[in-house]
Amino acid sequence: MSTSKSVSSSSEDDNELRRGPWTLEEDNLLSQYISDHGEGRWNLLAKRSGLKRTGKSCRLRWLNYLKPDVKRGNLTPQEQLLILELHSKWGNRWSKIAQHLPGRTDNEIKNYWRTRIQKQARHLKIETDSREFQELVRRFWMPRLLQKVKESSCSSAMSIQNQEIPLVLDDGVSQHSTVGTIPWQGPCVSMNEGSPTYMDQHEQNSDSEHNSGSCISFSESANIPKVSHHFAHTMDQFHALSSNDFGTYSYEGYHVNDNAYEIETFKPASARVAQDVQYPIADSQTPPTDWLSNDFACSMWNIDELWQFSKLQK
DNA sequence: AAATGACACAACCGCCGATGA
DNA sequence: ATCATCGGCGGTTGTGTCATT
Repeated sequence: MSTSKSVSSSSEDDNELRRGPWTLEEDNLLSQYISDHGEGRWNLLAKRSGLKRTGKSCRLRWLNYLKPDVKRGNLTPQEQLLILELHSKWGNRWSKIAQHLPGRTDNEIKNYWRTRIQKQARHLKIETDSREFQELVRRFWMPRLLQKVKESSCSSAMSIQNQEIPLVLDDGVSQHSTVGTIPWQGPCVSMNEGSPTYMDQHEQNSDSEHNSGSCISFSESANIPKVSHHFAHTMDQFHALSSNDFGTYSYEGYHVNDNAYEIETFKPASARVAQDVQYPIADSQTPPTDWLSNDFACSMWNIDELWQFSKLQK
């Protein structure tokens, strides 16, 4: 990005297109033009608005930043969960995934995936499209996000743990899960902005045709989460993990700031938990005993824990 | 306090499909 | 049928910020 040149305001550059970061004046100009003339016809907009930008650049700036319904700030656990779930289903179809996260742009989701998720894969030296990684996401990350969801739910409402909720599997089979309330909506969680996206009937049909993986969607009539078998299994597994019968899980803080919903470093409270939930750690590969009590240094996952797991998957 | 590195994110690039002349 | 233009998408890069040494 040749910003030094692009930001030049010398007269000889007046006819050149600007590049690089947008200024407040440019933002105002673009916003004003769109409020007067509407979106679209970006090249025409670029010419008539007085902006020395390409139509593409104007479009991108508007859609990713200036548009009023663009949501700023950290992704909520619900949104992260949805991204993981939808990415496992659609891959790098960022715009399609973004359609299911109101206010989030494809660019933002793409950045999230690359900076947060691919980073973990790199540390583990596995590919994000590999089966091992899918398993890691399913068995480690998603349950933890569910825990975060539950925590945020329970902090905003009185404890409603272990409430039985109806689920509809994606093949139409009903099932009850006691994973605790999944606060996709309702008074438990203020999810006006992070609410799940309802799929229209056509899309649900389309999904069912192509969906070999999993999906979280919602029955419009009953407001019941519709999940895949594997996602239901994840939640059941999570319930097993969090059940008092097996002890509790503690979370060692990983705080960026109050609004950050980073996945916290995860630590089972007792070794028995790990056995009971059948963590895939064979005797010969049992990690050091302090793996349960260590202050894990990694940010999102306990890399050692995941590394063990990924080795077993290979 | 300065240098360095890592990180997050905004912005750009190239490609492709749709559309209209 | 062909070509030009446009919009959209996914991949990549540049830059500012923050943390660490």
